[in-house]
Amino acid sequence: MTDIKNKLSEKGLKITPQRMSILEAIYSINHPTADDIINFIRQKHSNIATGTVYKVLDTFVQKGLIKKITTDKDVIRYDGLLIHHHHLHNSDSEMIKDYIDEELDEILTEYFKKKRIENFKIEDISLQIKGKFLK
Amino acid sequence: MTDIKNKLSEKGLKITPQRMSILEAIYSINHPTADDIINFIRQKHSNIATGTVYKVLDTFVQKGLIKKITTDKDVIRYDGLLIHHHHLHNSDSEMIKDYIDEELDEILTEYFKKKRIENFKIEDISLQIKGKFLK
DNA sequence: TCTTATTTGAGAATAATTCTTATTAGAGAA
DNA sequence: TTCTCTAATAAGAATTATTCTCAAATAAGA
Repeated sequence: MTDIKNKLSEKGLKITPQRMSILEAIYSINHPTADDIINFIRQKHSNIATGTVYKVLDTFVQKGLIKKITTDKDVIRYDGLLIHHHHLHNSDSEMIKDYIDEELDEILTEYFKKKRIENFKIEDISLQIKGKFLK
Repeated sequence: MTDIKNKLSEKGLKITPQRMSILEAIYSINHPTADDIINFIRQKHSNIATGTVYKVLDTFVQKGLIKKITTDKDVIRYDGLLIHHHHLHNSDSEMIKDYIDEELDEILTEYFKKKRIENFKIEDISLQIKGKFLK
């Protein structure tokens, strides 16, 4: 809780109950959509206006507190994991999992240090790895 | 033109004026949205119903004639380039460019041949390379 | 506590996409 | 070529996701 407050104030954002619930929801749900977040909050306690959720999410993205993820299957999802990572996309469901692989990041960095893309300055590389989860 | 007809019949799709215009539009416009396609077609000659465009695009994706691309900035775009490739996303505009790099694909394939991701069977890897186009 | 700029709520507005149903038109069969 | 049947399209209503507007509420520093 204090942790969440800290994250907000670190970014110079006013601490409000709405912002706290939204950030809490993002940390509790795996790659939620805006709608997932709204439901999560309404289930627990308070009501919240949809407009507020979208607005707050935008603010968070702007401030770098969270990231947007897009998939082939529409709807924007949000991700609170801040360290550099990639995503595993299930090819036949909406499921997404984070994939952290520093060795791979290293290889990519090396590769693009040697091989430049002409007229393009790379800022960030993220992999969408499509496949199937086995159980 | 015959080329377009061939692509359709190869996939077992009936040849209709609407399907031909839509496929032509995809080949003519760089990563168009559904709306781009509608405007392109309406500018030239015929009218077309929006529902038809969405339906035909779905069919094409299903048959593997085109692919969907998603970006942080909403709206689904379509891509008629069929060989394996990645995308360069301009970090401050909607611009997307295809990026073909077989050497890179090779490296990734090798890497994931050695290092398996547990409980996951990879089907396809695509990179979203975010950055800035220099001129 | 007071003040002020920011944030939020409520719901209307917009945009993108999907759905429904009647009509039309490919494409193979005759 | 003409016929037949199934698949495709048009038109616009419906749905869904997201944004906008503006008045009211509230966080946070003075």
